[in-house]
Amino acid sequence: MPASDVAEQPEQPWSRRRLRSTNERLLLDRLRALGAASRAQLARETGLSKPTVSSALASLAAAGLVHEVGTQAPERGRTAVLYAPDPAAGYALGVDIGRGWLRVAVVDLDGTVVARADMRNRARASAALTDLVVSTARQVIANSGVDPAEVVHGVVGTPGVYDERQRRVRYAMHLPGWGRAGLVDGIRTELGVPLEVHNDANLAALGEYTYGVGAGSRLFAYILIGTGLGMGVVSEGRLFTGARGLAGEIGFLPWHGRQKPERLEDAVSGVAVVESARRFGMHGQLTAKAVFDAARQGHPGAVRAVELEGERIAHTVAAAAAVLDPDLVVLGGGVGHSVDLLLRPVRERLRALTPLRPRIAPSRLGEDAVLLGAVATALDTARDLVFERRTAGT
Amino acid sequence: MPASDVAEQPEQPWSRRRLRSTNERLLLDRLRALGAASRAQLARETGLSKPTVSSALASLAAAGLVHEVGTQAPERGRTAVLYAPDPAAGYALGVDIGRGWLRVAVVDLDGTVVARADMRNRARASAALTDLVVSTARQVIANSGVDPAEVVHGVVGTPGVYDERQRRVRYAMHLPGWGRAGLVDGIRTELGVPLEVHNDANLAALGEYTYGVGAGSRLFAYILIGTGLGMGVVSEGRLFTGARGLAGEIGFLPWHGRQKPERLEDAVSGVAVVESARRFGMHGQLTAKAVFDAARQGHPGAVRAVELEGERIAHTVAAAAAVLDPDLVVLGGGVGHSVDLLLRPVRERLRALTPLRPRIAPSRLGEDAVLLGAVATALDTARDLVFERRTAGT
DNA sequence: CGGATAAAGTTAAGGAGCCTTACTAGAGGC
DNA sequence: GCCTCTAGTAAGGCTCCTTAACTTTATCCG
Repeated sequence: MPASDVAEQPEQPWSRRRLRSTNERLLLDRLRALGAASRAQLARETGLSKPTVSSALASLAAAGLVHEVGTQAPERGRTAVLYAPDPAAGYALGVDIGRGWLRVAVVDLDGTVVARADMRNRARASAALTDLVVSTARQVIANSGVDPAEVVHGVVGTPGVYDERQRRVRYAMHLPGWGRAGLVDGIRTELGVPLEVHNDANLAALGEYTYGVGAGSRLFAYILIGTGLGMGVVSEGRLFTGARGLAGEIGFLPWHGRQKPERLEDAVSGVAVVESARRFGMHGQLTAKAVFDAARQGHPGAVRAVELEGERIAHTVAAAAAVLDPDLVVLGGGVGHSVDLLLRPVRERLRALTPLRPRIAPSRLGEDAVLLGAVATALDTARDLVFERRTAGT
Repeated sequence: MPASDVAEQPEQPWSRRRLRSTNERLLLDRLRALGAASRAQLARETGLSKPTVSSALASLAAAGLVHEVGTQAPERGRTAVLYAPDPAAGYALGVDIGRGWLRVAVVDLDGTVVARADMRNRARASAALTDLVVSTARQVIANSGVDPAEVVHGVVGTPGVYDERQRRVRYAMHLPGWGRAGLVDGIRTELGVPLEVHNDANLAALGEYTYGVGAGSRLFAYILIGTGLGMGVVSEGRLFTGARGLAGEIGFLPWHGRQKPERLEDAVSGVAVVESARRFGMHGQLTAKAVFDAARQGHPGAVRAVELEGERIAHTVAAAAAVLDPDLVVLGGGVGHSVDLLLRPVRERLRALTPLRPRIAPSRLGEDAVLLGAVATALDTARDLVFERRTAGT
């Protein structure tokens, strides 16, 4: 649910101005994909003529979006002048508001992190949380040395779903006070940066798709298992959000517990691991991590608890597989650290449950998935914005 | 899985020729949406100038894609000449291969059915089935009075999934012999019409989206319950197929039956209704329809069987809702006739299962959903093809 | 070392397609 | 009959792309 929705206008007339703009965009995208290229090379790759490439590139350079970055001698012939996108033409902000940690990063248009901070989130009220977010973000921007006005877009990841009309985050059970209306608007005005808010699992999926193990997947599901249970789906490179942004809320999948129907979230999340470990005879102050560690040592109760967790995850994967047909399912979140233990039971159980067995892999980005997803999303919009203002600015 | 995949080339240079083509396309699409319009009106709506509209429309008319259809006098001022797309510029073929029925229709570019046939499918072998399809399709084309060469595209709906590489339909358990390789190729060459093959539930979803109750939905799921169990998903107007075309194969959803884990398909489809009716005390030669009829008469065993079926459908809907977040779920297929009985138990059960409760509605198209979906899909491609060959033809 | 070759990039000419402006055509109101 | 208003056409100009020829600069090779 983007807070600043870019209205899609699918049917616009193609006047000459639009044509030029489209070709400049084509060249810029190509340059980003290649890193750096000469004008002759761009002409070959895009199918545009050499004069057109020269002139379009000149106007991109005048707008500050590209610049010369050196030369390259071909096998023989005149040395080529290489052009590359200017990473400093704009910056993007990524924020991950998690239950335990707040993470903020500023990236340039190349996607390179120029500043970052990870803070413990001890806020127990909405005011404290927004203050923490605003001050941390300001700090990070200051540390980056970037003019705040050059931070053209930001994306915030959080549990729950941002409701555009009510201007508040819904279903964010694990963040006290975070459901109040107007909080995001407050942060936005305090920072002076356009902000979107997205679900954390969705962003983690995008992060893992862009920078991690999901690259190139046609349909990719990221299952986030931690304090809660969520799933993000990336279809053909784009986030799949459903009708109201609630797609992937697999915590609500039907699940028949021991006594009564309950929510799958309560059966799969970290607490459930601890609970079943207790049931299998473990004692003391337990955390999910402790149970997994004990299982690694061979503690029989812990091993059984992990086994059970694996079966339940398999159930989750099977449901997602039957509905979505992903070619890759990535397990991340708190259990991400323990995927080595879970992979075998998950796969075994899956074999019994369904003939649809997508590839299953552990997260590569771990704790950074949400932040990197936020950054990737913000970057996308930031690139658009910087390109759009190109004409206005000159 | 389209058999003739239109390769997407997202990054093409926008030369002037492409620009003209895009504007002609824009005008044609607008005309289809409006039905008929004058050049001045088109200029106002598209933002193109009047001379441009005149010239583009003239070249569309020369290609036979549009023609004058009359005049309309405005409040005051000169009478306007109205243009409209020529429906006879091409035709599309839709085929629904079902277990009990084979349905074939030919439509013009307006989407009007110009000929149709519904035949009992008694084929028990692949040769008989392909023969039936080919002869029926030929017959329908002949009846339509259309030159077979003008049937530019066709879409076939069938249970299962067409595997492009193996050139055969997979997972089509209920059609004997239909899984053999090369059958579709045979039909294609016999008919001389380019054919795509799609899953029947997917097409039914598209049909219901295009002509039925799903119109305008952002994310729409069609659940087909009959001999088998399937689901089609339409997201933002486009079919959601998953990585390998298996999205919506909810027959494979995990389900814990009375003794052992089984496939949800066996618990929800028509046979399951009969089976539970038997368990609740009904006797004799039963069909799903008979059970529903008995329930309408108040037969207690039948009522309980229907109740149970409703609960299982609710389970299915809940799973789809948690993963996809649809704003509308349509129930169709064999049980479509009996949705009146099922809607209440489904909704009640759903309330207990999950807070995500999409709107649930019965199919409006009934038995025609698959055929109309095939027709709609074929029409889409046919319009593209006719537009593309516009230049080549002249 | 000088010419052949090859690639990068520029210049010049030409053309396609759109827009603006100015016009004609036709229909009603006063 | 004249004014006004809308539909549509004609002419000219502008933008931007392409082709083709040319310049520049590098390597290769005798």
